[in-house]
Amino acid sequence: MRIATWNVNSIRARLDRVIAFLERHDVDVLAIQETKCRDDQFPHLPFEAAGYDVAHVGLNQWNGVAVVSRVGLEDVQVGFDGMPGWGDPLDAEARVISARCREVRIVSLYVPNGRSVDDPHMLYKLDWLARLSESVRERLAADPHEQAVLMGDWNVAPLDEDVWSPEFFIGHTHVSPPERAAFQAVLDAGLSDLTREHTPGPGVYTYWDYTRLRFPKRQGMRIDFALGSPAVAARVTGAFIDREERKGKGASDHAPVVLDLTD
DNA sequence: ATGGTAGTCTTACTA
Repeated sequence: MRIATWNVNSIRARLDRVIAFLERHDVDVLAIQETKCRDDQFPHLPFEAAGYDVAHVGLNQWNGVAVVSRVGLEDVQVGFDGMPGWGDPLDAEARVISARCREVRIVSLYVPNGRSVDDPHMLYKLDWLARLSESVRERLAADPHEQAVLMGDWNVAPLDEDVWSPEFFIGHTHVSPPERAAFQAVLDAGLSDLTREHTPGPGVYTYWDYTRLRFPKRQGMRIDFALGSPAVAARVTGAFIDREERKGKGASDHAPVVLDLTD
Protein backbone atom coordinates (compact mmCIF):
# COMPACT_ATOMS: atom_id res chain seq x y z
CA MET A 1 0.00 0.00 0.00
CA ARG A 2 1.34 3.40 -0.99
CA ILE A 3 0.40 6.37 1.20
CA ALA A 4 1.45 10.00 0.96
CA THR A 5 1.09 13.37 2.65
CA TRP A 6 1.07 16.79 1.04
CA ASN A 7 0.42 20.34 2.18
CA VAL A 8 -1.10 21.58 -1.08
CA ASN A 9 -1.73 25.24 -0.13
CA SER A 10 -5.26 25.29 -1.62
CA ILE A 11 -6.83 22.19 -3.11
CA ARG A 12 -8.72 24.24 -5.68
CA ALA A 13 -5.57 25.94 -6.95
CA ARG A 14 -3.69 22.62 -6.93
CA LEU A 15 -6.38 20.24 -8.19
CA ASP A 16 -4.81 19.23 -11.49
CA ARG A 17 -1.42 18.72 -9.91
CA VAL A 18 -2.85 16.58 -7.10
CA ILE A 19 -4.85 14.31 -9.40
CA ALA A 20 -1.83 13.91 -11.70
CA PHE A 21 0.37 13.17 -8.69
CA LEU A 22 -1.96 10.41 -7.49
CA GLU A 23 -1.93 8.78 -10.90
CA ARG A 24 1.77 9.24 -11.62
CA HIS A 25 2.83 7.57 -8.38
CA ASP A 26 -0.04 5.12 -8.09
CA VAL A 27 -0.91 6.46 -4.63
CA ASP A 28 -3.56 4.59 -2.61
CA VAL A 29 -4.11 7.09 0.20
CA LEU A 30 -3.22 10.79 0.35
CA ALA A 31 -3.37 12.95 3.49
CA ILE A 32 -3.89 16.55 2.42
CA GLN A 33 -3.26 19.71 4.43
CA GLU A 34 -4.20 23.34 3.81
CA THR A 35 -7.09 22.69 1.47
CA LYS A 36 -8.13 26.30 2.23
CA CYS A 37 -11.80 25.68 1.57
CA ARG A 38 -15.08 24.78 3.22
CA ASP A 39 -16.50 21.30 2.79
CA ASP A 40 -18.98 22.52 0.18
CA GLN A 41 -16.13 23.99 -1.87
CA PHE A 42 -13.99 20.84 -1.94
CA PRO A 43 -13.74 19.41 -5.47
CA HIS A 44 -15.16 15.96 -4.72
CA LEU A 45 -16.02 15.00 -8.27
CA PRO A 46 -12.51 14.92 -9.78
CA PHE A 47 -11.33 12.68 -6.94
CA GLU A 48 -14.28 10.35 -7.31
CA ALA A 49 -13.69 10.20 -11.06
CA ALA A 50 -10.11 9.15 -10.32
CA GLY A 51 -11.39 6.40 -8.02
CA TYR A 52 -10.88 8.01 -4.61
CA ASP A 53 -13.23 8.50 -1.68
CA VAL A 54 -12.87 11.79 0.19
CA ALA A 55 -13.08 12.78 3.85
CA HIS A 56 -12.57 16.50 4.35
CA VAL A 57 -13.02 19.08 7.07
CA GLY A 58 -12.79 22.77 6.25
CA LEU A 59 -14.54 25.56 8.13
CA ASN A 60 -13.36 28.64 6.22
CA GLN A 61 -10.46 29.74 4.01
CA TRP A 62 -7.87 28.75 6.59
CA ASN A 63 -6.39 25.32 7.32
CA GLY A 64 -8.56 22.46 6.02
CA VAL A 65 -7.44 18.81 5.97
CA ALA A 66 -8.50 15.71 4.07
CA VAL A 67 -7.86 12.02 3.56
CA VAL A 68 -8.52 10.63 0.10
CA SER A 69 -8.36 6.88 -0.44
CA ARG A 70 -9.02 4.26 -3.07
CA VAL A 71 -8.57 1.38 -0.59
CA GLY A 72 -11.43 2.18 1.75
CA LEU A 73 -12.31 5.11 3.98
CA GLU A 74 -14.04 4.00 7.17
CA ASP A 75 -14.71 5.47 10.60
CA VAL A 76 -13.86 9.09 9.79
CA GLN A 77 -12.92 11.16 12.82
CA VAL A 78 -12.40 14.93 13.00
CA GLY A 79 -9.84 16.28 15.45
CA PHE A 80 -8.46 14.30 18.40
CA ASP A 81 -9.49 13.94 22.02
CA GLY A 82 -8.50 17.07 23.91
CA MET A 83 -7.55 19.09 20.83
CA PRO A 84 -7.22 22.74 21.85
CA GLY A 85 -9.24 25.43 20.12
CA TRP A 86 -8.24 28.93 19.12
CA GLY A 87 -9.84 32.37 19.18
CA ASP A 88 -12.52 34.10 21.19
CA PRO A 89 -14.81 32.32 21.59
CA LEU A 90 -12.60 29.26 21.53
CA ASP A 91 -13.26 27.40 18.29
CA ALA A 92 -11.88 24.16 16.97
CA GLU A 93 -9.84 24.62 13.80
CA ALA A 94 -9.84 22.26 10.82
CA ARG A 95 -6.43 20.75 11.48
CA VAL A 96 -6.99 17.00 11.90
CA ILE A 97 -9.05 14.38 10.11
CA SER A 98 -8.51 10.66 10.09
CA ALA A 99 -9.97 7.54 8.57
CA ARG A 100 -9.28 3.84 8.53
CA CYS A 101 -7.96 2.80 5.15
CA ARG A 102 -7.87 -0.99 5.04
CA GLU A 103 -6.39 -1.74 8.46
CA VAL A 104 -4.42 1.49 8.91
CA ARG A 105 -5.72 4.66 10.55
CA ILE A 106 -4.43 7.50 8.39
CA VAL A 107 -4.33 10.82 10.24
CA SER A 108 -3.90 14.02 8.26
CA LEU A 109 -2.43 16.74 10.50
CA TYR A 110 -1.75 20.43 10.12
CA VAL A 111 0.08 21.61 13.24
CA PRO A 112 -0.46 25.28 14.13
CA ASN A 113 2.18 27.75 13.00
CA GLY A 114 3.76 29.53 15.94
CA ARG A 115 4.27 32.73 13.90
CA SER A 116 7.06 33.92 16.20
CA VAL A 117 8.63 32.55 19.37
CA ASP A 118 6.92 35.19 21.54
CA ASP A 119 3.51 35.13 19.84
CA PRO A 120 0.40 33.69 21.57
CA HIS A 121 0.15 31.31 18.61
CA MET A 122 3.36 29.67 19.85
CA LEU A 123 1.72 28.73 23.16
CA TYR A 124 -1.22 27.38 21.19
CA LYS A 125 1.13 25.31 19.02
CA LEU A 126 2.97 23.88 22.02
CA ASP A 127 -0.25 23.08 23.87
CA TRP A 128 -1.69 21.53 20.72
CA LEU A 129 1.30 19.22 20.32
CA ALA A 130 1.28 18.35 24.03
CA ARG A 131 -2.37 17.38 23.82
CA LEU A 132 -1.70 15.37 20.70
CA SER A 133 1.02 13.40 22.45
CA GLU A 134 -1.37 12.64 25.31
CA SER A 135 -4.00 11.47 22.86
CA VAL A 136 -1.49 9.20 21.12
CA ARG A 137 -0.34 7.77 24.43
CA GLU A 138 -3.90 7.01 25.48
CA ARG A 139 -4.80 5.39 22.17
CA LEU A 140 -1.74 3.16 22.14
CA ALA A 141 -2.33 2.20 25.76
CA ALA A 142 -5.85 1.12 24.80
CA ASP A 143 -4.61 -0.81 21.77
CA PRO A 144 -0.84 -1.33 21.50
CA HIS A 145 -1.32 -3.10 18.19
CA GLU A 146 -3.18 -0.27 16.49
CA GLN A 147 -1.83 0.56 13.04
CA ALA A 148 -1.78 4.32 12.78
CA VAL A 149 0.14 6.85 10.68
CA LEU A 150 0.09 10.51 11.70
CA MET A 151 1.23 12.42 8.66
CA GLY A 152 1.27 16.01 7.63
CA ASP A 153 2.81 19.42 8.14
CA TRP A 154 4.25 19.43 11.64
CA ASN A 155 5.70 22.95 11.38
CA VAL A 156 8.75 21.73 13.31
CA ALA A 157 12.24 21.05 12.01
CA PRO A 158 13.45 18.50 14.56
CA LEU A 159 17.17 18.55 13.70
CA ASP A 160 19.59 21.28 12.74
CA GLU A 161 20.13 19.51 9.43
CA ASP A 162 16.41 19.96 8.72
CA VAL A 163 16.92 23.64 7.91
CA TRP A 164 19.15 25.11 5.25
CA SER A 165 20.97 27.31 7.75
CA PRO A 166 20.81 26.74 11.52
CA GLU A 167 22.45 30.16 11.95
CA PHE A 168 19.71 31.85 9.97
CA PHE A 169 17.04 30.21 12.12
CA ILE A 170 18.43 31.26 15.49
CA GLY A 171 15.54 32.91 17.31
CA HIS A 172 13.03 31.73 14.69
CA THR A 173 10.11 29.37 14.95
CA HIS A 174 10.23 25.68 13.87
CA VAL A 175 13.63 25.08 15.51
CA SER A 176 13.20 26.41 19.05
CA PRO A 177 13.89 23.96 21.90
CA PRO A 178 10.27 23.98 23.14
CA GLU A 179 8.95 23.14 19.66
CA ARG A 180 11.48 20.37 19.19
CA ALA A 181 10.67 19.01 22.66
CA ALA A 182 6.96 19.04 21.83
CA PHE A 183 7.60 17.09 18.62
CA GLN A 184 9.82 14.65 20.50
CA ALA A 185 7.05 14.14 23.06
CA VAL A 186 4.78 12.89 20.28
CA LEU A 187 7.45 10.37 19.32
CA ASP A 188 7.93 9.44 22.97
CA ALA A 189 4.22 8.67 23.21
CA GLY A 190 5.04 5.59 21.13
CA LEU A 191 5.52 6.61 17.50
CA SER A 192 8.52 6.57 15.21
CA ASP A 193 9.47 8.69 12.24
CA LEU A 194 8.77 6.44 9.26
CA THR A 195 10.40 8.64 6.62
CA ARG A 196 13.79 9.90 7.70
CA GLU A 197 15.78 6.70 7.42
CA HIS A 198 14.62 6.32 3.83
CA THR A 199 15.28 9.97 2.96
CA PRO A 200 18.50 10.77 4.83
CA GLY A 201 19.83 14.32 5.03
CA PRO A 202 21.51 16.68 5.18
CA GLY A 203 20.04 18.94 2.54
CA VAL A 204 16.79 16.95 2.28
CA TYR A 205 13.73 19.16 2.66
CA THR A 206 9.97 19.11 2.18
CA TYR A 207 9.23 22.86 2.18
CA TRP A 208 10.75 25.89 0.50
CA ASP A 209 9.46 29.44 1.05
CA TYR A 210 7.93 30.95 -2.06
CA THR A 211 9.95 34.12 -1.57
CA ARG A 212 13.66 34.84 -2.09
CA LEU A 213 14.25 32.02 -4.56
CA ARG A 214 14.48 29.52 -1.72
CA PHE A 215 13.78 26.51 -3.93
CA PRO A 216 16.33 27.09 -6.70
CA LYS A 217 18.85 27.99 -4.01
CA ARG A 218 18.04 24.69 -2.25
CA GLN A 219 17.24 26.61 0.94
CA GLY A 220 14.45 24.54 2.44
CA MET A 221 13.17 22.94 5.61
CA ARG A 222 12.10 19.42 6.50
CA ILE A 223 8.83 19.88 8.37
CA ASP A 224 6.53 17.26 6.80
CA PHE A 225 6.71 13.84 8.41
CA ALA A 226 4.89 10.55 8.76
CA LEU A 227 4.96 9.16 12.30
CA GLY A 228 3.78 5.62 12.82
CA SER A 229 2.81 3.19 15.55
CA PRO A 230 5.03 0.14 16.07
CA ALA A 231 2.65 -2.13 14.15
CA VAL A 232 2.87 0.01 11.05
CA ALA A 233 6.57 0.87 11.40
CA ALA A 234 7.27 -2.82 10.84
CA ARG A 235 5.58 -2.57 7.45
CA VAL A 236 7.53 0.33 5.93
CA THR A 237 9.58 -0.63 2.89
CA GLY A 238 10.57 2.80 1.59
CA ALA A 239 9.85 6.49 1.32
CA PHE A 240 10.67 9.43 -0.92
CA ILE A 241 10.08 13.15 -1.24
CA ASP A 242 8.77 14.20 -4.64
CA ARG A 243 10.83 17.36 -5.23
CA GLU A 244 9.48 17.53 -8.78
CA GLU A 245 6.20 18.80 -7.34
CA ARG A 246 7.91 21.93 -6.03
CA LYS A 247 9.02 22.86 -9.56
CA GLY A 248 7.35 25.01 -12.17
CA LYS A 249 4.29 27.20 -12.29
CA GLY A 250 1.49 26.40 -9.90
CA ALA A 251 3.55 24.50 -7.32
CA SER A 252 2.70 24.29 -3.62
CA ASP A 253 5.45 25.48 -1.30
CA HIS A 254 5.55 21.92 0.08
CA ALA A 255 6.57 18.71 -1.69
CA PRO A 256 4.69 15.44 -1.12
CA VAL A 257 6.19 12.73 1.07
CA VAL A 258 5.43 9.22 -0.16
CA LEU A 259 5.60 6.05 1.94
CA ASP A 260 5.34 2.39 0.97
CA LEU A 261 3.92 -0.28 3.28
CA THR A 262 3.86 -4.01 2.75
CA ASP A 263 0.46 -5.39 1.77
C1' DA B 1 15.63 43.82 -10.25
C1' DT B 2 14.84 49.20 -4.60
C1' DG B 3 12.44 43.71 -5.83
C1' DG B 4 11.08 40.06 -2.94
C1' DT B 5 5.42 34.59 -3.51
C1' DA B 6 1.10 32.75 -3.36
C1' DG B 7 -3.22 31.55 -1.50
C1' DT B 8 -7.80 33.30 0.34
C1' DC B 9 -13.93 35.57 1.72
C1' DT B 10 -8.04 40.57 -1.44
C1' DT B 11 -6.82 46.96 -0.33
C1' DA B 12 -5.72 42.38 4.92
C1' DC B 13 -4.21 38.33 6.53
C1' DT B 14 -1.72 33.89 6.59
C1' DA B 15 2.15 31.10 5.66
